[in-house]
Amino acid sequence: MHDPLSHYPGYSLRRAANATAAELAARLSDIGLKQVDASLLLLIGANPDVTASALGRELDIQRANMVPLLKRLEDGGLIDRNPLDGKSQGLVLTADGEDRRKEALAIIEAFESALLARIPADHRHHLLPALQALWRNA
Amino acid sequence: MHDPLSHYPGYSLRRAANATAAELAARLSDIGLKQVDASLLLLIGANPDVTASALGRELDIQRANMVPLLKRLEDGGLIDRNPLDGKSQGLVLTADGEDRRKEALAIIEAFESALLARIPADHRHHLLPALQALWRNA
DNA sequence: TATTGTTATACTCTATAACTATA
DNA sequence: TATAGTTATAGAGTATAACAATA
Repeated sequence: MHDPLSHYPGYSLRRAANATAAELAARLSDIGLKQVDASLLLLIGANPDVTASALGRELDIQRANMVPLLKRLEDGGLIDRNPLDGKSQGLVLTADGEDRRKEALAIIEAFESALLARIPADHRHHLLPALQALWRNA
Repeated sequence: MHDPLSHYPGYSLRRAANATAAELAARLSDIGLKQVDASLLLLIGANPDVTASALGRELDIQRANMVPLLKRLEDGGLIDRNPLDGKSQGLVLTADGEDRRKEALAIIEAFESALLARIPADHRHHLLPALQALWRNA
């Protein structure tokens, strides 16, 4: 089949993102996490007492959609909530949450290494800056 | 906020893909198309009498999910179906579909140029081969 | 007046199973 | 026996509006 799409960087970007996301999802499912869960654990671990709203802004997730995500982590005993004032709540990892964060981190590091290894060496170190230019100048 | 995620190529890949997909979607909405519609018009235009199943394989879309996508294009008068044998139907662009394909192509070319222009020149030509290595060796 | 957390809801996209008919 | 097209359905993920309480 003639393929008029694959030579477009934007198309390949979407396809590569989908393919790699599926791979990471499969690896993270071994420890019962989704991608967004792992992102939240890493962010909360690096920013104790962060609020749900701030996490949503960081990850481009609507406030309303954070509720079930955090509820799942809380029900799983991975995070706790500290009232900061009458309205905001600071999120922190529990001991179990910290353990799971470390497991997720190991999986992510291995996954990222595998990604880079798949890229020919002469292109490898150009990927991150190119992607960041696309994303952060959007 | 401390950010433990953005230095990962895989994470930046997802973020860049989401950001750029939103941008292309906005541009294509000017001519009443979604991204997948444009992909289908380009593929059908380049492969007259292609089947729905073959398109699904090319784009990684389940056979069942092709049905409403193609129905929408057909209802919009952009594609026609030619019975190839008793079971397969070849898809072709109508005259309107060919016009719309050309419009979509112009939008996509402009979008892709804008993407590349946003990448620093020394990284620019490394993006496509790096992405293709990630996607096609998945 | 803006922000936080929340509920409810709708919409899109995707995945799965099943069925018919044909190659 | 495998493939094409289809239907129905369920599950994610996401977007929007609205509300109460607080900064």
